[in-house]
Amino acid sequence: MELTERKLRILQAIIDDFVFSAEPIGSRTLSKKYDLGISPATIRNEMADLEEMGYLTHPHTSAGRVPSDKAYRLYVDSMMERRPLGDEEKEVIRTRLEEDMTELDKTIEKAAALLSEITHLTAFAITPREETNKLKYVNLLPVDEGSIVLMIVTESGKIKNTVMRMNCDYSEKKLEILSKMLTYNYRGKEVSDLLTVDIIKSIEGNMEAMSGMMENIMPEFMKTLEKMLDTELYMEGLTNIFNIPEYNDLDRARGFMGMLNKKEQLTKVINDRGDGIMITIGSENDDDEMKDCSLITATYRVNGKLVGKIGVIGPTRMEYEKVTSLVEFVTDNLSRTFKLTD
Amino acid sequence: MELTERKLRILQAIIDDFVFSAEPIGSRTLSKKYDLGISPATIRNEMADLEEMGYLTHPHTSAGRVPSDKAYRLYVDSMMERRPLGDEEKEVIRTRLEEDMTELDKTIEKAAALLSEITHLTAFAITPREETNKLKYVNLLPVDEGSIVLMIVTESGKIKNTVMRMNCDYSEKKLEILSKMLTYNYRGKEVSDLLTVDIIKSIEGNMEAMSGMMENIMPEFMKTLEKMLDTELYMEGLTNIFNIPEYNDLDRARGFMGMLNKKEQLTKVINDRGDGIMITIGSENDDDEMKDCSLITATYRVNGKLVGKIGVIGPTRMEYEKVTSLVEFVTDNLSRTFKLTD
DNA sequence: TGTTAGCACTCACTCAACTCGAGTGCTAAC
DNA sequence: GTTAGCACTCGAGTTGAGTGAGTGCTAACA
Repeated sequence: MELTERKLRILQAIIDDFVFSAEPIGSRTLSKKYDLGISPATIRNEMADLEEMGYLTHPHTSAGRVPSDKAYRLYVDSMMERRPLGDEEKEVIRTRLEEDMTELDKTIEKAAALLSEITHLTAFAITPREETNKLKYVNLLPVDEGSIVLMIVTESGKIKNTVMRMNCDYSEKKLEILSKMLTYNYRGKEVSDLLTVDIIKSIEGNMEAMSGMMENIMPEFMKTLEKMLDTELYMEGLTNIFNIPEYNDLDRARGFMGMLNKKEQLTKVINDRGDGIMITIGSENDDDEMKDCSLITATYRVNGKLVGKIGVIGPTRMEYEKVTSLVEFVTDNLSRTFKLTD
Repeated sequence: MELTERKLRILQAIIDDFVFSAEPIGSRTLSKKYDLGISPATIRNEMADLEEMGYLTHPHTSAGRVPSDKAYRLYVDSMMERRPLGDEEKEVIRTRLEEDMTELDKTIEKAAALLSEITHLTAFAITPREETNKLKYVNLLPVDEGSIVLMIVTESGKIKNTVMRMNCDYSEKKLEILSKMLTYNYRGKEVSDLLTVDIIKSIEGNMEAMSGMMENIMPEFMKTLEKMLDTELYMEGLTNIFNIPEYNDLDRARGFMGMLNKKEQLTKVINDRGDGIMITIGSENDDDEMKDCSLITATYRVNGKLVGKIGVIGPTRMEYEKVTSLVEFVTDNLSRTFKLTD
């Protein structure tokens, strides 16, 4: 059977209506509400065809029709047009994002908050894993008798630090020398490379005098390097689901929350997604718990290379057009912002 | 009317039962389940008295009785005994808390997670506001042309930093000198004091040569000092409420989540509470949205002086005895942990 | 005088029967 | 090919009887 122009018009009307109302819609109501120029009976015939083709389903015999995941996929792929956002909306987003951009993480968190606020869905963002970040400084500072601060700074300006205990002798001067030596040795090396090198060996030669301290410091140094690669998952608007009819059922709400609470798992799912705007609809998701959700993600860039993800999760019944445009706009803005500042 | 020994026994039985089952209990069931040695009729009379005295309420005429907030208050104040935790439970808590205590914040977050896990309620923790923290280092490091890192370290080893843009001339050497000067000037001063001083004035005299840079740096310096006083609110086990019969109603669940989502407000409520173990029951809470919750908080110490809060929030029907002992034990452990390491 | 048995009464809950209405599919006429 | 008509379906909402766990009151008992 072929998807005629008329079938498409009907399908579009059903999707529009369902996205708005969350209620199955019947032929009569459809013909009254939308100016399709054909009678309910004809619509019924077409609906039956569309159902046969897999674009519609039926919760039960005497209920109206509901678009299937396949229908949404068709809609997303070939029916919707990426309408640009309104100027006002754009302006709001731009100003909100640029309010205070000193901290990368905070800006990303804010972007997620913004997404959830505008879409009334749940939004998330993952900070980039800065694999190719190059080390710039290693700094050791005494705090009190018994503990010192170890700090690592990368070329991109990211900083990680730990307070660590020292059970050997040290002085501010010694620590300063050691800092300089470590910095001299590792500056310009990529963090992820450093993690694979037998670092103690590689350095032992030129600093035998310090080797007692080194043994103390190196484990923490490695740990801190690892932290450098940590990503952060921000999640905003979790409680929005209470306002979505799909989750008016406690069990489903619980399920949704439960899924989003498994942070590691979720991070993996999101990170495994392709670059650019990615839309997965309901059953297209690998994860069983997401089979009735849709996920829209996009990739933002920092300095044109490091990548993080940001996106939105909600019921399959979602304003794909609006949400997609929005996610895209926010991502572009983020990428632009991070190009200028870092 | 007087609270006789028998009335107390009956009240205790009602509380025990209700805490366990969340269902109102009637005289007959009570006499069958608990060995009180009196008939349902007598219990009924006593219940009527207890209700008159305000310790019990009635959801409707033909339902059983339910303890009132006043009853819980009585129970907490004079009926419950602080039973120490089991050795095994203690052991679990100790090991879990001591697993990795390099970072104060992480340990505190873990403590909250532990509380929520054991109580099956929602737990939270606030990191201490380190008012009297004394500044130890100011450090300025160049990152690339156009931006530098500003870092402040306190005596307690806490570190805050920002990447900032510099639109004036600078070199690594100059920054090093400036760092040393700032450190020399402010070392040992309390962070909160520094925030009130007109810092630019106070320093201008001795570093006129650097004044161009200073103007650039000072606003960020102040901002970073302020960040030093930020506290963090951790919240764990939010989804536990789905398993509590009291919140089997979507509206109430939404209300609960909504309340806990207002982080600033919640932080204030918690911080305003007294020191030591504090229990507020239902209507005793000032906040309207908490009128049907109970809150148990305790204060932990870092180095014996800085204070943070940790606690649990749940329905008024709560195992006060168990939860209180637990919160107390966890707090004591935290305080002990932080005394040794920092 | 405190305790208990008995009894009438209350009221949320459950469940089946019923109605209502928005929907369908099919058929026959246009 | 389109439409009107009609019988049919089925979930949602309503009603009403029955059930049972509860109450308060009264009168008898130890």
